[in-house]
Parts: sequence; C-alpha cells; structure tokens
Amino acid sequence: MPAPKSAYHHGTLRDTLVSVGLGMARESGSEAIVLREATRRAGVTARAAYRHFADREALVSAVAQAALAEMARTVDLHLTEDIDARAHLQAVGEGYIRFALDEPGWFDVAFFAMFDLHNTTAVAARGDRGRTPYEQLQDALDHLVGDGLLDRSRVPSAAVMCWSGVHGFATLASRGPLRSLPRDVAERQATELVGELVDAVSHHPMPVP
Amino acid sequence: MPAPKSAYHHGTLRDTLVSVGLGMARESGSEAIVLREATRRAGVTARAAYRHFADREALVSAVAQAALAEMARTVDLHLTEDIDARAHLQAVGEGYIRFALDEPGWFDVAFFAMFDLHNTTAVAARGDRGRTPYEQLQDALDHLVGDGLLDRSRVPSAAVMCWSGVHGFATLASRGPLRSLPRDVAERQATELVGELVDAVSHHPMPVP
DNA sequence: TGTACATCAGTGAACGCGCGTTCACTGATGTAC
DNA sequence: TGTACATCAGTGAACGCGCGTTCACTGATGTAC
Repeated sequence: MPAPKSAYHHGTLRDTLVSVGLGMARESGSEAIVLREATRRAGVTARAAYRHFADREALVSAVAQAALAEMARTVDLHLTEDIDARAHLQAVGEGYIRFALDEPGWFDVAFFAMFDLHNTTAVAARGDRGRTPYEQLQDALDHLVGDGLLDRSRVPSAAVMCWSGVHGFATLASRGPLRSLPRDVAERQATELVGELVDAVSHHPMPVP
Repeated sequence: MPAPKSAYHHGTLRDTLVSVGLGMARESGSEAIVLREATRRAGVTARAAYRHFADREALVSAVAQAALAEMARTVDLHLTEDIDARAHLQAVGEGYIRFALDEPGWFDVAFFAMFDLHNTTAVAARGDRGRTPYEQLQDALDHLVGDGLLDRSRVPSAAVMCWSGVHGFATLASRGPLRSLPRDVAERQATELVGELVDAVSHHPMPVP
C-alpha cells in the first residue's frame, strides 16, 4: 500500500484497517480483531474507523472477505489449465484444507464471509481469477458434468457433500481436536479423504432413478 | 434436581450452575454462558461460583461435557441391539447430525469438550450407556472390523474421514452457511452423505498393499 | 491564478457497559468427646 | 445429649479492565468562478 501522505486524509485508511485486521486475525482468529487496536496500529484515532465501517462487525466482515480471497488464491495456486475433471476437484479440496492448515486464524475469520454464498457483490472475497472458494468448487463440479462424470441434477448434493467433508476436516485439523496431528499425517489424511469424496461424487455418471 | 434447603449450603450448586449453563448455551452457544448471570439464576452470589469452578472457562467446560453427554444420548436413541455393522455406523453419523440440527447451541458448546478425546476421566461427557460420541464412532468402526468389512489398520483414517464428513455437515447446517436449508432437505442430504461415508469406509475389506 | 466555500476525513476526550475476579468476612453443618 | 470447634459454602462490596461507541469539533482538500 502507498505510504500515507499525512495524518489527515490518510487516503487508504479503509484498506489499511483491513490489512491490519488480517494481521490480528492471523494469529488467533476473528476474536483477535479489535477495533481500537486496529486504529492504534494504523496510527489513527479510534473514531476514524467509523468513517469507513458502521461498527466492529462491519470491519470483521471486511477482513473476512479479504481472508476468503487469500483462500481463493491458495486454491488457485494448484489449479492448472490442462487438468482433468477429477484432478480439478481433488486440487480444490486439497487447497481448501491446505489453507486451513497453513493459516488457521485466517480460516477462522474467512468462515464469516461464507455465510452469504450468493452475494455476487462481494468482490473483495475473490481471488486473482475472480472466483470465491465456493465458486471454485462449483467450477470443478461443472467440469465433472462437462466430462460426463456427474449428472447435472446431482450437483447441489455433490457440492454439499464435498464442502462438508473438506470443511469438517479443515475445522478439526486446523484449530480443533485434531490440531496436533503432525503435518505430514494431516496431509496424507487430507489427500485420502478428498480422494474418497471425488470417488463418491464422480462414480455416478447417471442418477439413480 | 432437589430443591435447595436454604440459601446457605445450597447443596447442589455445582449441578445447578451446569444445568443453568446448559439453558444459556441452548439458545446461542458457548458465548452465551455468562458466569454472573448463571449465579443470578441460581439465586446465589457471583462469588459462590468460585467455590466450584476455578474460573469461567472451567464452568464452560463443565457445560460442554454435559452437552456432549446429551449428544451421546441422542445417538444412543437410534442404536438397537441387533443392528448390522453398516447400519450401526449410519445411525451414529445420523445421530450426530440430528443433534446438531436439533440443538445448535448445545452442539456449539459440546465442541469444546471434544478437544480431549482421550481423557478417560471425563465421566460427565458420557451418555447413559457410558460412551462419548467419539467412542460411539469407534464402536461402530470396531463392529465393521468384527464383521470383516474394514481392516483394523484402516480404523484410524476411517474415523477421521467419518468424523470430518459428519462434523462438517453438522457445522455448516446447524449455525453455518447452510443453516436455512429446510429441515427435510437437510435430513435427506445427511442421510445421503452418511451413506456415502459408510460406503467409502466399508468397501475396502482388505487394505491396499 | 486566487479566493470562498462545501465537503471530506480526521481529532480528542468521555462514557457506560457488564463482565470476571478478588477482598476479608460470616452463617450453617457435622464430628469428637 | 450437649457443647466446642474445624470445616464448608456461602455473602456483599468493590475493582480494573479495555472495549465499542458517541459527542461536538477542526484541519486538509478540491472545485467553482
């Protein structure tokens, strides 16, 4: 971000508060986002935050969108152009989990931005390719449909199944009861779990009548 | 609980605080457990709580164990003696989810008690048959092993997979982004998801070498 | 180019909040003899 | 059965905390003419 020219007319205060908020959330999740502390770190009065955010919740939600965008970038990292449909879905699932393991605090906040799935105005929650994580999952499922490995009518329930499996593992392993699994064990489990999900979802080219 | 004989020597204050805590958590989760308010509802001074709990966290954790015991009871409800191994696992998974849908607040607190999986002293977290939900899952997997549908060596990863899928769906659907799924849709999804998990786990009688 | 003025983006001090937690204390109970 | 006394389970008042949020205000900026 560009250096603020002066104390007054900071110019980028909104963005500064969001990235300071990301820093606070990174260590210990959404609860660590403290409005007063954020303004302190931005070198600004507490009152100034209210020029840009209605209240603390609005700040948290902006940080959540930024964290979700980080997640989308992590997922993008492992997507290549010429990937087959099953590997595509596998990569999305593993990316989701990898992000949760690498950035437990961000994963925690990002969850707050997942509540409005269909809010198309949430530009801030998108990765560099303009997709939210949920849309990245949809894309992978569409890819399966395109390749005849999944019936269109089964997409919604496939989405729920994949998201559930991956989100559950991410939750348990990032800051939950499984948080002290060694990293390599966690990754092996993740690969296996996602593989089973891909199988479960793509082994039914035709819906059961 | 028996009526307190007098203000002094309440007699059952610890239990009263836990069940008052369950009441507070029921509506909106663990954050709703407020020590002062709990003592107020118990008709007792705030200070009195410290006779029974080291601090607020200790109270929350006692409530969490009680909520986990409620969960175990819900799961027990759908277990019968002469059930086959796959139906057994299916019932445990569905019970877990049903509890989360029926009691989102309790499901939220109960999560705090899941952190010490191997704490055998946590008697308060057990259902009427003396099993915690995690042990109920283990029992179902052991049943599969006993019937030759799952290799013993795969039990740990099967446990992680089942728990992840079921916990993820429970999280998303109880208070998460999928919380407004109509109940019947949620239940159909749950049945399908658990079914896929049972398949994924029990289709491998022999481990891949 | 210079000035007037509306608008924008900050200031700085203060408040209420209800919480969790600590203090030294006292009333009720159970046991020993 | 009665009394002495240790122990247990409460009392009641107070504190500090740091937060989020509100007040009326002021310095900086950009635009019209």
